[in-house]
Amino acid sequence: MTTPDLAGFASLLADRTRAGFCLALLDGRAWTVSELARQGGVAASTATEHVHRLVAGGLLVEQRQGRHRYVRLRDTDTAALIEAMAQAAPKIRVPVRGLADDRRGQALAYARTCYDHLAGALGVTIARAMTRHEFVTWTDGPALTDRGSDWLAELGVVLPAPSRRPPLRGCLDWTERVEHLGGAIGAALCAQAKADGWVTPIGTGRALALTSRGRAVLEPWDAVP
Amino acid sequence: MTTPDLAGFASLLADRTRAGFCLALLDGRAWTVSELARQGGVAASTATEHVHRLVAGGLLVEQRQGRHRYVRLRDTDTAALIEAMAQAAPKIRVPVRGLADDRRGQALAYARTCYDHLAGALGVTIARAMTRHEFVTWTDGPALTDRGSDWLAELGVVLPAPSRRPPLRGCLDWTERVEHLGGAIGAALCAQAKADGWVTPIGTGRALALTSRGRAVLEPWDAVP
DNA sequence: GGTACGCTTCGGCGCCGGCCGAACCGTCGC
DNA sequence: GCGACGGTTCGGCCGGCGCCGAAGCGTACC
Repeated sequence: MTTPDLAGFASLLADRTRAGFCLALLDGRAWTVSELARQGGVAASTATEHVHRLVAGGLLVEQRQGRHRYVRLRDTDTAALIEAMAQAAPKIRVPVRGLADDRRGQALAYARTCYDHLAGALGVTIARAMTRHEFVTWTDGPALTDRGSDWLAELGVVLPAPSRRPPLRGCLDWTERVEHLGGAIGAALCAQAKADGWVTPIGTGRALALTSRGRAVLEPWDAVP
Repeated sequence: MTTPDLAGFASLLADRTRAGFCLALLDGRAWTVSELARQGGVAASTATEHVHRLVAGGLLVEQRQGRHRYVRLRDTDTAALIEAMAQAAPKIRVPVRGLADDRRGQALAYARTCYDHLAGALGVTIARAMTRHEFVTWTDGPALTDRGSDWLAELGVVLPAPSRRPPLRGCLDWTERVEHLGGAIGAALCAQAKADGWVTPIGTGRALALTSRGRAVLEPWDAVP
């Protein structure tokens, strides 16, 4: 009889350190082994072993470059699955090991990315503003209205071509506990936010700070936290 | 800093036996501890401990009835998450421990349920037939056509009232490796299949056998395997 | 009441896996 | 060539956890 190796798959994420790696990698960037080691507060040798297991398990893909080895999440489906699991998991307080600086950066950030779209306080506020202005309707999941489409165009967001990926996806935010907007359009909005300097990265994590330019763009729509 | 206890959650499913319990429970039924113990090939005491962990972790809910203790998956969201994880997990062959009878029953079954809708060979064949007859379209996910709605009514399927649950959901079958139909409508179809005697349960698992009545109903639509 | 049975608790065993430091390898820069 | 550094391999330690059987508890049935 054939059965999915659910236990083996779950084992990949059943370790505090490996889970931490995957949550960090939800920012969609490629991290080096030593960055992950520092972030997780473990020795480089330990991080190496964990990364090996995650790659072997198909959760991560690697990309070697000189003496560096970058790893990232396999694809958006993988990221979505990890997010869904993180949502399902109850929240607990964990003692912080490792870099205080990065942590402080994250804690003070106005926003963060969630794989490839905006999340955190900013992501949630934008989602709420778009709902209030009827740029998005929520019958049967989030959908962009014509007014919403115009608004995005006005902001310079390039709408994605139709693809297998759902254009707009509600994504329960595990720090804010409310929904923000993912999907292809969410990613396009985030891309524009970065490209046009509405936000700027803080540290090496997925933390972002809202810039004055971002504030100027979004404030007319009450879309700043 | 607050972080989701992803590792703790994943640990629940990171054990072969517990994962097996959850996959068995995907049939949506409530199982007793001893049924699960037999299914998983472990002692009752071991099964008790596993069930405790799964209940404490919020994956299962229990329902005591006399000297029996029934457990079932918490809700459809939980079931969907487990299914998604099972899809993501690579398939492997596992040696069979435990009851040969149940296994044989499952192996020969024409169909099985997948949480609360039809899956296996029958589920897949019905989904294909509905597609062929244009009862379902697949642009941007599965959607019921007017003709599909008429067809279901003709079969006596009571369409569900709109709810938070998506009416129709494509669900990749982990034994057949193709899609079958879940969601509220998929569940309604399955309910009618059971109520009207198209299928009959085999053993204590989620295995089903197609009845002659079921064959008579579905054959005109080429919807039998 | 007595017996059967489903379930639970407990003690003990064995193994798996996460951790580290030390040594080593390959790349980069001087 | 040589040192610095990112990454890897290896051996060893230790704790956690999954397993069992035995004993105990409560319900159901006669």
